[in-house]
Amino acid sequence: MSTMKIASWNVNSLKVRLPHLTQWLADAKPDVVALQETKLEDAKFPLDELAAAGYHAVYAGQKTYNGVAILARDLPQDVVSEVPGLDDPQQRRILAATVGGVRVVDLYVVNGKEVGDEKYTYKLDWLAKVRAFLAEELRRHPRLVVLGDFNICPDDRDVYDPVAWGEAILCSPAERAGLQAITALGLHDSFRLFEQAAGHFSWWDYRQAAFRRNMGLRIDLILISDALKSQARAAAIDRTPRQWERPSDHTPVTLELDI
DNA sequence: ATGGTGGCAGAGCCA
Repeated sequence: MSTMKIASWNVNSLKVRLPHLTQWLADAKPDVVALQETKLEDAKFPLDELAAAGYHAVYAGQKTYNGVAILARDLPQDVVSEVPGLDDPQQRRILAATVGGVRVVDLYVVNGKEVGDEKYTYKLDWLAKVRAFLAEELRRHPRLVVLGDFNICPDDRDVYDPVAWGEAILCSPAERAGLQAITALGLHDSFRLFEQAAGHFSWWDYRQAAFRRNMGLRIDLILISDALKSQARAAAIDRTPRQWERPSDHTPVTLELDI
């Protein structure tokens, strides 16, 4: 038996964060990494640097905004970045691939700006359409991992000050219902299989020294299907890269699976 | 209620 270490990281510009990424790959040695907010056109993807680090890569990027990628020791197969019904090719937010017998779906969920904004309505609609896509992925690939920047706090334990935050964006009941409709397909928040306490976050605002004060949110998730649940061995949030100079506002989250 | 910080791109948008 061997272990597959799977990670998700919103890097907030792969161009700027490439040194952090390669350092973290060398330190953490993940087998699969899902990236979000690469903010790179595909022609500018740093394939050579990542190959030198020992990783294959598939990606769906665009200039300035969004962009997702999957890095893997093994060759990713059956790559999908166009989702039926999600007719918005301008926003590169989804990438699916099969790695080592596990189906991996990388999501960069719409932020939504604020409750009631047209971007918020778009977010809820996007979540419903992604749910339909995931239902089909799960039917075809029972060994499924859905991970990424969900831009939703699953519950109040995932918010540094749930009273102050209230039902604002990332915590509104409709967003949480959208996430629950996805997990109700038979997907489990792997972090909560191992840790029940509040105060474990994956994102901290750049402003107001939020990281130093641990004023964060847990919005980066690794969901696993029923078929993989018994193989989960550990889940963690690696705060180390958030402490480096000129960091992403997100830090990597990880899951170890017995394979 | 606003603005604070960062990335991209070169002013304002997005987060």
